[in-house]
Amino acid sequence: MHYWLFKSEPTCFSIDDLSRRPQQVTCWDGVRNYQVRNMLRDEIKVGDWVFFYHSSCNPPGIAGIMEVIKNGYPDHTAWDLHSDHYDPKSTPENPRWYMVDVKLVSKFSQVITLDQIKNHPKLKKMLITRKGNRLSITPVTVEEWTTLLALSRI
DNA sequence: GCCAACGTTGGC
DNA sequence: GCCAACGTTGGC
Repeated sequence: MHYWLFKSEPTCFSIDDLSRRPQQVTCWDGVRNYQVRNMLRDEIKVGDWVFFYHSSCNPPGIAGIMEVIKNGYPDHTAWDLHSDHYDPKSTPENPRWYMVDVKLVSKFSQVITLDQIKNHPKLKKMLITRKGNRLSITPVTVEEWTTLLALSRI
């Protein structure tokens, strides 16, 4: 059992978009970074818990919780010519990119803002607070998870 | 819209 | 395999 944080720009895909999906499920496609690909393929497993983080918006922060419901499998948008994430170097025979499926568990009544996270003694070391951190998926520790859950109920 | 950070690309 | 140039991310 592991904990993660997935970033998404809400103008692209928000937690409300997820809540409107059938079964409130989506495949987390479009990752085109090797470090993150490796996490999706090898480390992120069914039953893991995920924070849904809104980036490049005002305010950036954690909007809710998801659960992983399908282990890593090839990201088929990579071989879709019409996809924004098309990558000719990935093929069905030799897939380069992976994704998992996630399901919405809950949306927080209020976003836990990046500012709150940066100012919280137990959270200020989270990878998300580091300037220049460009990984769209990062691991979260148990302590960070429980601290954030408590904050979400305030 | 600026710009720092950093991953990727490609020439050598 | 080095490293400069380039592109992208994402907070501000």
